[in-house]
Amino acid sequence: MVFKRKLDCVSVGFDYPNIPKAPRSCRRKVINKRTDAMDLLASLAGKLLEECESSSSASSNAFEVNMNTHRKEIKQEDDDHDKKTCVVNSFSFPDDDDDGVLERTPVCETKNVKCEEGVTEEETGGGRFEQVEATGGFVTDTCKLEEATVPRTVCGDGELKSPSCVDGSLARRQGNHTKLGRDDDDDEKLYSYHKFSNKFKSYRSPTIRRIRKSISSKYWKQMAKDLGHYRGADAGIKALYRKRKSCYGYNAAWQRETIYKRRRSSPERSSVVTSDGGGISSGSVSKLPEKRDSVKLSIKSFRIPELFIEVPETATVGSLKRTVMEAVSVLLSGGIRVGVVVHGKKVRDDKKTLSQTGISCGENLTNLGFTLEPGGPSKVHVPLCSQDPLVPIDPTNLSERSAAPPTLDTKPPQADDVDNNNHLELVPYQKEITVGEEEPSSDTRAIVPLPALEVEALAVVPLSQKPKRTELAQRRTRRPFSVTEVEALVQAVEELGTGRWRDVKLRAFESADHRTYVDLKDKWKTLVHTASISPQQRRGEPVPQELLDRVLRAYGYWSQRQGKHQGKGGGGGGAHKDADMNRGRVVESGVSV
DNA sequence: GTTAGGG
DNA sequence: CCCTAAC
Repeated sequence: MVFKRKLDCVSVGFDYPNIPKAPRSCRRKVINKRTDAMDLLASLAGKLLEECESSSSASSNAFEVNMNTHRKEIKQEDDDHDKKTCVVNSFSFPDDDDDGVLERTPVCETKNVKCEEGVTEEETGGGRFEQVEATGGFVTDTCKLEEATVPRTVCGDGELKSPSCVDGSLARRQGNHTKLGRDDDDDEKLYSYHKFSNKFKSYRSPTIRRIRKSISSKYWKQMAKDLGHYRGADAGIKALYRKRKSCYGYNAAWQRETIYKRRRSSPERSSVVTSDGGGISSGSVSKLPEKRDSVKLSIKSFRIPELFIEVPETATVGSLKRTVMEAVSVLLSGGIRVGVVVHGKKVRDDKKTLSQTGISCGENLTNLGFTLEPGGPSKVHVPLCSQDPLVPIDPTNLSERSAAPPTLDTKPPQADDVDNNNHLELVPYQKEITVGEEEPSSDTRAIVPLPALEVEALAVVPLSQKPKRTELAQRRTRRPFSVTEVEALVQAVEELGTGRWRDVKLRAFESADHRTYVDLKDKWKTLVHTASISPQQRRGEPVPQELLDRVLRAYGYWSQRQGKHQGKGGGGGGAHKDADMNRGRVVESGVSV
């Protein structure tokens, strides 16, 4: 009886009592925290999926890129033709803004100070996937630093914190495409960097923004907290994604479609592979001319550590993507940490200065890398943030809806990662993530030294026995009711009432097998709502007012009847007594239309 | 399996 | 449209 009040203001020609719907309205509203967390993960997955699909629409999706371009970042088990087991050694967050729908960022190639003004990311392709850094086989998941494609935020050096950069303003970046490096005016320069440890001032850097867009803001907050640098929420992002519920929601689907269409219309789409540009040695990290011994870096993109994917060969590409997305989301959900790699070696001592470590303005920063690693302090904050529904408290439950939680691959790092079959058996499913347990989360330790154990990154094992969420439970495609259908529905409800949806279905939608009686009930619900709001607030294909009037009339009529008889359908043929719907309709229609 | 309602 | 409690 949601509309009762509203309907009071509408003359429907009938008096109807207020009939409280007792039992079912008393349902408890328990907020299932776990569900919330799942939703957020799903949201993340949905967003990431978007990006993934965007890339794929550019004819070279992330997978292909990784598969073909990089040193077997995805290896597949040859013998088993039933399943393809892939190892995703790394997975880059595409650096170019990929989601044109949300944000149209002009692509700026700072590498050559070439800024393609007005060129959208669609035209230049989405993700950029740089080559994997050969770091002696020790760190396989190195996050490459590259010349800044996205030099958005300057950290560390106050001098470069020009507002136009820090605030990430799109307009400003367009107008001043050399951005941060403006004062240096040298194409080989690297303009900025951001890193997680920078107190999240880089919250506003598009790179971060993109990630944040991928992650529900609440979750992001949590992750930021985990990293010890959370400093308040970004209400805007929050508002944006608060409602994103399911990665398979039709809204998401719609967006993906939109993106796809837009991309298809792009006249030319160059490959997203930019592995050459980043060259292994040519400087994934560059530096600006020294300014007071400061070091300026740009992290082009972060790689997600190795993931294990296993899907049936019969699975669709879409489901494969979703699986990857889920794996990624699960990975992120566990918290991540940043590692620093210099010359292929992890720097574990956080207290060392950069210059002591070899990260100095005089050094070639090509040898500097970052890693994203699993097992952030998530375990630590569980007791602290037990109120937060977003914390995946029990990884086991996580797997119900998503992929398995990150687990550690205890296999020692090998330079030869082609031989990956070992991995297949090697990934123990660990219920608990033990890494980081003894690493207390503290604000001063965003970058924590990693135990040797986790150097080889993690493996995620999507539970192949539970693909239901991805493959089977696809949401039905939305099929808006036509006016004709509405007409038929209204007609049927007028005759049968609002409590006999099965009969309505049988009578008016017998052959329309895509319309279930639940659909009809739902449609009626929305019709009543539509009829009770102002025409300006209505959306979709407009329903003739005449029909809406009939809706209200029938609604009022049947509400009244239900009230009188305290039960639906009471007294056969009751519909045609003193308050005959059809008679009433005829009379009213003459008046109202 | 249906119905009713919240999401 | 989905999900699910309550018939």
